[in-house]
Amino acid sequence: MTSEEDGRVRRGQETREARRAQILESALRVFAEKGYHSASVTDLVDAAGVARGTFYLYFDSKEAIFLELLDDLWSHLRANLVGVDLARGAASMEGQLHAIVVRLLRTLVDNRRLTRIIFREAVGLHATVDDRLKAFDDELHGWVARSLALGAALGAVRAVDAELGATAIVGSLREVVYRYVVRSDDPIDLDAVATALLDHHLRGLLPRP
Amino acid sequence: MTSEEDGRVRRGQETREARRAQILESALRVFAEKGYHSASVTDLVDAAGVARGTFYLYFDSKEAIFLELLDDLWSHLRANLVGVDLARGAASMEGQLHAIVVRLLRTLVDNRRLTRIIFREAVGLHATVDDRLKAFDDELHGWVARSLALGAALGAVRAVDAELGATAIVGSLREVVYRYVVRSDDPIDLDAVATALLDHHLRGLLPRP
Amino acid sequence: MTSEEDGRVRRGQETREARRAQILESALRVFAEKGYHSASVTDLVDAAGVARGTFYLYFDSKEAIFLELLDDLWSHLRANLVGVDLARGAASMEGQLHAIVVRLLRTLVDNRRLTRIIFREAVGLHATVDDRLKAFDDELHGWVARSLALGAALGAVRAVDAELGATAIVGSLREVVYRYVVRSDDPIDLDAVATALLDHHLRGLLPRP
Amino acid sequence: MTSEEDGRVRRGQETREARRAQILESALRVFAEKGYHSASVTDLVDAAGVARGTFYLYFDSKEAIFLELLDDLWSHLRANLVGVDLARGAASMEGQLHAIVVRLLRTLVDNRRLTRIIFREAVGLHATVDDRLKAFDDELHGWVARSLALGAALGAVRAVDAELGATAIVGSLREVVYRYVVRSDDPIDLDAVATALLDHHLRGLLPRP
DNA sequence: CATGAATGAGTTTTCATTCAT
DNA sequence: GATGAATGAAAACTCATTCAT
Repeated sequence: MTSEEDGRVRRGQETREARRAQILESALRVFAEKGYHSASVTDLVDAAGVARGTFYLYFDSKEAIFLELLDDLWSHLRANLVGVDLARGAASMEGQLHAIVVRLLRTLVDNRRLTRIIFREAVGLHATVDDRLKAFDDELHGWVARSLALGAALGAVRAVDAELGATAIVGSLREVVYRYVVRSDDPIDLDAVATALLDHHLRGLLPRP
Repeated sequence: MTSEEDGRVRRGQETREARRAQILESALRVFAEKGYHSASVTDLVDAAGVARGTFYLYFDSKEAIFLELLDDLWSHLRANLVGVDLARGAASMEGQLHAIVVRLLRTLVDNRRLTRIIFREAVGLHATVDDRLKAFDDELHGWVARSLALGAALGAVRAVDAELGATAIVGSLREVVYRYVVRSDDPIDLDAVATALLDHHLRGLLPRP
Repeated sequence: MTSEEDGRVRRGQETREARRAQILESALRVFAEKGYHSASVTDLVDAAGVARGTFYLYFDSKEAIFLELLDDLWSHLRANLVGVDLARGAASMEGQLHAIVVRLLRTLVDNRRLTRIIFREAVGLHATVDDRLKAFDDELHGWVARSLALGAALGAVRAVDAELGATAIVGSLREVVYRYVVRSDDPIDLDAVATALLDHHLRGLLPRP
Repeated sequence: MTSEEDGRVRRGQETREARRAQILESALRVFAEKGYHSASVTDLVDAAGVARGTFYLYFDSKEAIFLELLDDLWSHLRANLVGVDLARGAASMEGQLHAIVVRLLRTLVDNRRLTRIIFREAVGLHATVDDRLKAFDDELHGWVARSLALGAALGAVRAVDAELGATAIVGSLREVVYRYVVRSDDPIDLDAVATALLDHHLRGLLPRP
């Protein structure tokens, strides 16, 4: 009887999860097509093929499901912010940075639709959404700034204004994502882009003597 | 009688222009305070001190007045995109770039409220707005890319991927604006920021041999 | 020009008032027929012959218009709670009480539909509504209790428990209203009812020696 | 096998009855706390610890269970409406009435939660509920009126308008319940209240000569 | 030209009830 | 009998836009 109950409960949870996933998946499609504001709950339930009430069985509100989509991408991205080990020397530093940039970009490419939504819709949307975007921006910015400061202390990079350096790097990353992931559908040579980007920031535009 | 009519017409136009300007001005205030979506037409007419109908006498829609505000900033920014004359030598090139960056930033600082609106609200608002933002982005990007290509041809800069270089530069500019103009209220040392930014992009982070 | 403006404003207010009255009037009809909960805003606007938005131009909410109807009856009833002047002697006291009871009942008869709504719907409806009903109940109760205490001090009535006496009197009044005004459509001989009610409370049921 | 079946049936019926009772009991709690309208079926099934569907296995609707709770109080109250035997003399009449009033009040005090629900929520809820309340009101009213008529015929009470007398008495009883049972949580001295109430109705407020 | 009352399609959300498992 | 996920009609309320005055 216990196992029977467990079975029922498990079966229930399985379908529950499936439904959630189904609604999330179709919501991603709807948001990507119409944008957050233009997408109505009616659009969401129509796309998911469920009744209005069912939607609210799984998500508290239109905002809630949007935040959930955001958080999905979030956790993926976060996992890529790992420290660079400078002990192994400058050459390897570039390699490590290269790997990080490639991973960040790949995550965004793999979640192209979501990335697009965020770039196109999530700005100035709602205090909650905005706060999370800012938080991630600050997290990335802070990580870069600390890395620069550390690198400068170790003599690996020039002693520049770490804040402005981080701003420039984060901004160029964002723009790369915007140009190569959000606005374009073309496949992207992540390796080449990361290499060129690092070269740009590390060696600058001026001809080296 | 002809002159009298002219006078009437002129007077009429002056009032019309004044009203337009007044409504635009107060709309800027309202949008800056509440954001595009949260600002209602009621807010706009209340702030302007005109009747609801009057508003529609001067602007086609809430969206239209927003676009007009955008265009204002537009023309200011465009004026700053002038070619760099490399004939005078590389040393002066950095100076010219410095001047351009300072002018761009100053325009945005001088129109801080509008800049904020654009960064916080204008993205993903409407196809028209998006298109204009894209257009400006492309214009700036294209100008930088062409300048890089030209510079490379002249030997002033390294022969890097001009597209990616432009992306990195435009992105860092955008982020500088976001961090120093949009998110912060502090006064900004434009000269120092422009110098550091150019130094970053021209010489890179690695210690020069 | 000033007079012209005044004229416009006055004309506007006149129609505004007329609209308000029209919506209130039809709302009274709807609430009387369907009850507060069963009456939807759709019912209200349909009955008033205005658009949904128009309703909210004049009233904040469905609750608000209901409270306004309540308050209307309120102020009428309140005006009838005047002190009894015992200085003129006991005989006149009964006459004064008689007049008060007749006036209270007449007000309720004159607003039969509203009275019905209150008796049938207003109990346990909403904290705000409930509070007002309680407040009026307490006001009436307090007035009767004070009058009894005063009468006892002057020797005009027996020294009974003023609280319980007031409870009995208010309750019988309420029931009279319920039986003769709310549940019945028959015309009511206010004078006779008031006389009998006072006789009941003043002299009791037991045969007088 | 027959006895086995009987046993199963009996066991089944016992469980059914127990389930019903359990759901009813918890529904009483829920309705008392939240009121009829604010209490959702979700609240009811949560409180009862059964599934939503199970609720509908035992009761047709949210309204049905409410009506059933009402009926419970009903039968209790009805049992207290017994004729007063005037043959034993007027002195004992007051005693009999006293006993009846005390019993009525005690029943309501013992079912305070249900009484509160009825007073606060049941009015104007639904035609069915209204009808039952009216029916009980009429029953009580009729019994009082007949008693008054009988008493008048026997010379035990003055020959007043029996209808109005009954209205006054029922109303004061109702108000006593409202003030001392519904609105207050204080313990109530039933004996004293009944005595004072009877004294009020029997002897009136005027000083006896 | 100016006004502001009126419009009504549109929004998000709730919840009593059903029915496949 | 028991379950609880699914339903969808219905609710209250908003607001950009229009148009008679």
